[in-house]
This record gives sequence, C-alpha cells and structure tokens, in this order.
Amino acid sequence: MIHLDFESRSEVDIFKCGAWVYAAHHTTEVLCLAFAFDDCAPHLVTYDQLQEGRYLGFDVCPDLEELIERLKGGELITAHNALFEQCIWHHHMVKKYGMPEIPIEQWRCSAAKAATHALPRSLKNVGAALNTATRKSDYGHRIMMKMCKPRTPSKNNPSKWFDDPEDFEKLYEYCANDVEAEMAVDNELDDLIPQEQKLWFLDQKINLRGVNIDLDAVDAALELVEKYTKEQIEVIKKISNGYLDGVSRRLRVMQWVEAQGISMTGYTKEEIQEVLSRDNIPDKVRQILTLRLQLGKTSIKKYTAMKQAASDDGRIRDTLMYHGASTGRWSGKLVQMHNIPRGTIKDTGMCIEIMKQRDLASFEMLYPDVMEAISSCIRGMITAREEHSLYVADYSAIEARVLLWLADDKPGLLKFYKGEDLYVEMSKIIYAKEKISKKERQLGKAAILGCGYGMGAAKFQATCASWGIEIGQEMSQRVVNAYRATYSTVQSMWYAQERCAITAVKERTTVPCGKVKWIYTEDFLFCELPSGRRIAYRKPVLQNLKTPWGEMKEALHFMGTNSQTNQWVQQNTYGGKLVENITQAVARDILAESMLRAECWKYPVILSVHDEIICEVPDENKPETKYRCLKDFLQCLTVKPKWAGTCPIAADGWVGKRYKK
DNA sequence: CGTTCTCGCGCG
DNA sequence: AAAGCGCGCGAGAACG
Repeated sequence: MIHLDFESRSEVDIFKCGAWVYAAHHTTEVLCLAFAFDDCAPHLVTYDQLQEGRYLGFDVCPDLEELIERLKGGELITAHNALFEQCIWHHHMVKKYGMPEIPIEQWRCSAAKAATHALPRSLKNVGAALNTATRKSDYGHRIMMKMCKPRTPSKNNPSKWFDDPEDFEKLYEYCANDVEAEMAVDNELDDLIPQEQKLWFLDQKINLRGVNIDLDAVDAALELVEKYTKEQIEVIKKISNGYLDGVSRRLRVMQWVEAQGISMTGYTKEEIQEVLSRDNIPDKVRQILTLRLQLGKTSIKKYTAMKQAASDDGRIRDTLMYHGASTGRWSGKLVQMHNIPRGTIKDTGMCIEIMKQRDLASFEMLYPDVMEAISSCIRGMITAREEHSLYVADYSAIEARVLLWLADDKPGLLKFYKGEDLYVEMSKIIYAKEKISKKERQLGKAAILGCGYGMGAAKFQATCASWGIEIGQEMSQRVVNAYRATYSTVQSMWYAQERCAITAVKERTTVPCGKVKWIYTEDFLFCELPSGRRIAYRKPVLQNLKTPWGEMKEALHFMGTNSQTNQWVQQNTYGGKLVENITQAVARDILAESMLRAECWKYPVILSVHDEIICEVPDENKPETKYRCLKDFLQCLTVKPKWAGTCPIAADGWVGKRYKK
C-alpha cells in the first residue's frame, strides 16, 4: 500500500469550485508531494525537484521512479479525500509531468474509511478522535494555509505567493507528517467491506463525471437577480428614508420596524410571516418585510455557486460526499444538490426560456414574484447534455415502507401492496378533508415519518404550526395515538432496539434484534443491517440520563459529531432514534444497490438524492443499448436486493431534458 | 482582517 | 408510555 499526499497552491478556492476545477485551473501548482511505501518513512518530492524533473526527466529522483513502478504494477494507493489526489494526479502528474494514469479501482480513501466508522472526516479531527500517535499538525496547517493562496502584492514585494524558502521547508515537513498521520488513521480502521468499496468507486466515477448545467440560463438568472435586487434596494432606501440599504442586516431592519411601532420577535421567515399576517401593519413595514422574504432566499445563491463550480465543459463535479451521514447516506457539497427548493412555478421549462431573454420588465409581468420564480427554476439548471436524456426515478415512500418492513407490520405492508398512499391518508386526517394537494401530502409525510420515529404530540403540533396549520393539543395527541395504535409494531420496535443495543453494551456481546444485529467491540457498537453493512457508534457506554419527562434512566451514549455544534462530543440516543438510523440506513442500502445496477445496465448515474436516482443517458440507437427505456430503468430501482425480498418497494420516474420534481 | 460559531433554510 | 431524524451552505455575529 502506498500513502500519498499533495500540497498545492492556486488562485481559485477549492471549497467554491471543487477538486476537479481546482486541479485543472491554470494557476494551480503542485508545491510538493509525499508518499510512503508499506508504512515506511515518507519520501518527499520538492517543488524544485518537480520543476527540474519536468525538463530533465524524473530519473533524477529515484523515489519518484519507484512510486511510478509500483503504481504501474497495480499497487494500491491511499489518500485522505482521494478525489483531490486523483484530480491532481490527472491534471498535474499525468498531463504536466507525463506520468501514467491511475485507474479509480487502484485508489483507496482513508477519509471514506473514517466516515463509515462514523468518525470525523477531516484528518485533524479523526486523528484526535482515534488518539493516534502522529497527528496532523496545526502549525503545519497554518503554513499551508498561508502558502496555498495568493497574497496581495506590495511595492516592496510584488510576489504573488508566499515563497520564503524556510516556509517551503516547513511545508515539506508538514506534508510528510500528513502522510504519517494518514497512515496512522488508515491502520487503525477496518477497510470498506467489498460492497461498499464498489460503491465508493461508483461514487468517485459519479463525482468525476459531473452534472451538466445550462450555463446560459444560469447567467440569465444572475443578470435578472442583480437587476431586480438593485431596483428593490432603491425602493428600500426610499421607503426607509435612507436608513436601510438592504434587508440582510437583521438587527437594523428589526430596529427600523420597531421604530414604526410594530413589534417583532425575530427575523426568521416564520416570524416575518407572522407580522405580515397581522392587521393594521403600516404599508411601509409590509413592503419592507415582503421584500425581506423575497430577497432573503438563500437558495438564489445556488446560481452563483453553480457558476463558480462549473468546468469549461459546462459540468459541475465533486458534488457528492460518500457516506456523508453516519447512516451511510450521501451528502451534498458545493452546490448542495440535496436541498434544491421544490419551487412553486409549474412550467419551469417555459420560465427558463423567458428568463433567457434577460428582460426583467417582461419577466416581472409574467412572474410578479421574481425571486420566487427564479428560485423555482434552480432545479431546471441541471440538464442533459446534447443528444442525451435524463432518466430520473424515485422510490415512493421508501422510509415508511422500510420502517414497516423492519417492524414486520403485516397490515401496514398490505396497504403498500394494495397501493395505498399512507401519506395522503395521514393528510386527510390532519386537514380533515378528502382532497389532498401535493403540498398537503408533504405534511402527511412528515407526520407519518415523524410518528414512526417517536415524535410526541407537542412536537407534532409545532410541526403542523410551522406548516401554517393550527391543530389543537387534543387533536395532535389523537393523531399521535392513532399512529401508535395502528402501527404498534413500530412502537414495539423502538423499545426492542433500545433494549438490545443496551444489552449488547452491558454484556459486551452480540444481540440480534429483528432484522438487525447489535455487535459490541471495545471501540464501537455496530448495528449490522440486513445488507451486511454496519452503522457505527464510537465508544459506546451506558450512563444515566434524565428523560424529557423527568425520570432517570440508563441510556446509551457514544462519541459523535454534534450536528448543532460540529464538535466531537458524547451523544445520547434512544429507541426511536435508533430505529430512525436503521431505517434511513436500510433505505440508503436499497438506493445504493440500485445505483450500482443502473450503472451496470448502462444508465450512467450523475446524481442521487436519498430516494432518487438521476442518470444521463445517450439518445444513441446502438444495438447493445437499444433496450433502454423508462420501464427498464425503473427495474434498476425495483429489482430487490436479495436481503430485502419481502420489502414492498415501488418506484416511479420520467425521461426528459431538464431536471424537475 | 481572517477564521469559527450560530442560526436559519432547504431537501430527504 | 415516553423523545422524529439525517444533512450543507450562506450570512451575520463573535472571536482572535
């Protein structure tokens, strides 16, 4: 095994444009690389050696020659966040220095390994969490941060970069130290199981393949946003007599509103909507707050993000993070394709065409809420490239189905087999009516899933309120009770999973529970899923905890990243939450197998969004791909993994040129 | 002035 | 019996 790490510098920001665009950018340079063979001390290739070798040949550097020979021989190579090293290898070592390409299958990633163990992803934090001997050095990191981006040239020192020879020496030291820190982490952890390793290869392929973007439409949207924002800022200045120059400064706007004699509790969307719903609000205040709701759409920023992240070929790469969630789900990066607003405009195709005319006045006539319309079109920026089509499919109610399957709830499963829509049924109860819209169904969905994971009446009431539906405490309790009576198997599963997980830790043993198995080792509590994959809980212990209803109780604790604070701290968990983790993880495994199948059946995957797969397929008519059609594609999703034989899976989809919901 | 934290928003 | 959960990013505030 080879461990490798690059240090580089560039005028572009890798966090804004992704590893591919970063590596390909003409200002990006490799400053050094360090690599180690079989856990031996790292070798270092300096900046000067790279420059020299480029013109004189790399035989001046026997270490590098050995690296290349080993790679040619197929030796595996690990990096921490290997996509970055792959991109640098391709754009620099291959394109610039003439070294051989390394196939994806030869790469391994120690950050992916850390992620599957529910450890922090960053080398610094995973080292700390594992308490490894060699750690990423803070000092070295600061040197790197100083050297990796351009400095502001001054009269005395016109240089674009910090290139003090002493700093370079420190950087080399740091780079070699990084390799050692990475090896320490890598050695501490089990490799990905074969199925996950396969999946990681697919993940890399998808990330390198990228998503095609309608860049002309992105530019048009940005133009309209800029023009509209400028206009509205003038309006804001006028209304406030110059006191406000926008609506983004929370405190200032709130002060102004209060000065108009209107009280505000906060500046969230919900709280602003509450103020607007009051009678007798001065027109001025109404206008300003309405503008805040419009201009405050952070989703609009996705257009900027897209523009910055797009390559010359109009594709955005490096947008998915393998095992971003502890349950195994992917998470989104850069443009964050996982939280694109669903939008309110029906025909986004039409809206985008009008947008492209770049005429604000006529756009505004057709779409008076300009920002809302533009926000609705974000999804549509993702298109199939020429002579290709998008094949898009998603699972219907995957988590609800998996949950009932895990709980072995026969009557519930039967409803699915009969084709009933549980979310709609729930909405009918909440809204007390028969006809349920798409939006209303969303609440039914939140309710079904929430109740399935132990949500109580108070929270349910609050959830409904946030959707603008006021239901009383009694009504809320009735819905929750109804759920628990109907799906008592689910409720039983909360307690069973909690009991078994605790027993596994208490008795330091393995405890099977329904379709999963709790496995205790000294460093982890694992939950083995039907697929054979394991959810990890680091350093499990039992400690007393005060429950929300005031009782002291022995509860399962483990080390994890607190999602609120991003700190590596002790967490606690309970039945409903464990069931949620398991359900999410199983649904992810079903999706993951389908992605592998889609790829294998010649539907190249470009994106997945938890219950949805998006492929970009050539419209060609070759004999070997002639069978491709929506029905065939849906089979990718609905052919069941052999471990999920009785799970009532269903999927639906469409084929088209522009991504939509 | 640059980095980190916190809150709010959007998706599943 | 009881406790929904999982993410990332932008903006402003706080920190150093």
